[in-house]
Amino acid sequence: MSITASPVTGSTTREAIAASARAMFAERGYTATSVRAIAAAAGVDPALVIRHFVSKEQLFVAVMGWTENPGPELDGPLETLGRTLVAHVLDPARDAERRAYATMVQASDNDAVRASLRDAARVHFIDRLTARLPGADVAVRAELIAAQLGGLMQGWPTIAETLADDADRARVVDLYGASIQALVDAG
Amino acid sequence: MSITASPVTGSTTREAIAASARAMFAERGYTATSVRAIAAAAGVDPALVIRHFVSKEQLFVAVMGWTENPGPELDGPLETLGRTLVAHVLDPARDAERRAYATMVQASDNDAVRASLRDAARVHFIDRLTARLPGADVAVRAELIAAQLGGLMQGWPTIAETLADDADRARVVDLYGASIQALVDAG
DNA sequence: GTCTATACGCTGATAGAC
DNA sequence: GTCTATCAGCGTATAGAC
Repeated sequence: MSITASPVTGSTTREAIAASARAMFAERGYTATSVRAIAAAAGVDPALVIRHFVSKEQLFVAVMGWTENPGPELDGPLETLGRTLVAHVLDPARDAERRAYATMVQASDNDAVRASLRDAARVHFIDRLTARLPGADVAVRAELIAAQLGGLMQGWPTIAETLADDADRARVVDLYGASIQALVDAG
Repeated sequence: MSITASPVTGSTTREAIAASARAMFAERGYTATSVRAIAAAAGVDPALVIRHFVSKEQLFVAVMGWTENPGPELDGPLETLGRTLVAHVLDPARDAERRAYATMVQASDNDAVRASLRDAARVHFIDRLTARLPGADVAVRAELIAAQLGGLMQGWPTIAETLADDADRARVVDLYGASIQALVDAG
C-alpha cells in the first residue's frame, strides 16, 4: 500500500471509477448499470474497471457497502429505542443510505452481494443491538428488529406514496416505533 | 414427470417451459437463470421461450407471481391477527411461497418485477387488510404491517440459522406476532 | 400456429502488447 | 498502469420451414 498525498484515496483513476459507479448503481440499480457505462462516465477504459476492482460484483459491494458510518444510534435510552431506530432510518437526511440499502437488497439475487449485506447487517447492527438488549432471547430479538427495519427501508418508497404530509410521516415513526419497542421490551 | 392436461389456452410446450422456468428461477434466482437454460431443460428451442412468454421478465412474473392463492388469512379474530399472520407466513408448509417471495424481491432490481410485486401485495394483502383494520390511519397501518411481514419473509433464512429448535420458532411467532399486533391495535 | 435456424448487439471478463 | 483485441454467453428478433 503506497501512501499518497490525499488521506483516503489511492489513485485518481480508482477514485473516479468508484465515484461514477456509486452514482450509477444508486440511480439505475445493479443489473442496469454496465461496466462499460461506468467506465465511460469516469472517462477511463472498461478494462480498467475490472483491473481495479476485480469484478462488477466486487465493485458494487466496495462502493455500495455499509463502509464507514456507524449504523443506527443504539446508545439512547432503552425505553425509546424503537422510536429512535425508526426515526433514524426514516430521517430525510439519510435518504441516500436508505436507497443504497434497497439497491443492495434488490441486487441480492447475486450471492456475493447477499453475503456482504448479511455480514454488514450483523457487524454494524445486529451484534451491537444484541449486546444492548435486556432480558431473554436477545439474539433472536435483535434479528427480528433488524428484519422489521429492513422491511421498513425496503417498503418505504411505497409507504411514502400513501402519506399526505409530514404529520403522517411522524405518525409512521410513532406507530412503527411502538411496534419495534414491543420487541425491545419483550425480554 | 408427466405434464398435466392443457387448460384452455395451454399447449404442452408452454407448460413444459413454465415448469422448468419455475424450478430454475426458484433454485438459482432470476439473473443466474438464462432463457437458454430454461429452454434446454424443457427440451425446446430458446426462441420458443420468447415466442410464448414475450420476454424473460414477463416469464418470470407469470411463473413466480402471486397468481392464485388467497394470501394470508385475514378472517380470523382481530385480537390475534398479528400472531395469525406470522404463523401463516412462517408455516413450514408454505416454504415454497416464502422462497418465491424472496426470489422476487431479490430480482426486483428489474422494474417490471418490482411493479408486479407491489401490485400483487396491494391486491392480495394490503387492500384487504385495510378494509379489515379498525380505527384510524388504516391504509398506513396496513402498509406498515405488510412491510413487517416482508421483512420477516426476507430475513427468515438468516433468522432461522440462529434458532436452536422448534420452541424457538414458536417464540418468534409469539414475539413478532405481538409486535404486529401493536399495529393492529394502534387505531 | 408451432417450431427451427441464424444472427444482432450487448454483457462481464481476459490476455498481452505498450 | 493502461489500452487493444477478443472471448463466450446473454436476451431477443426475424425469416422461413413444417
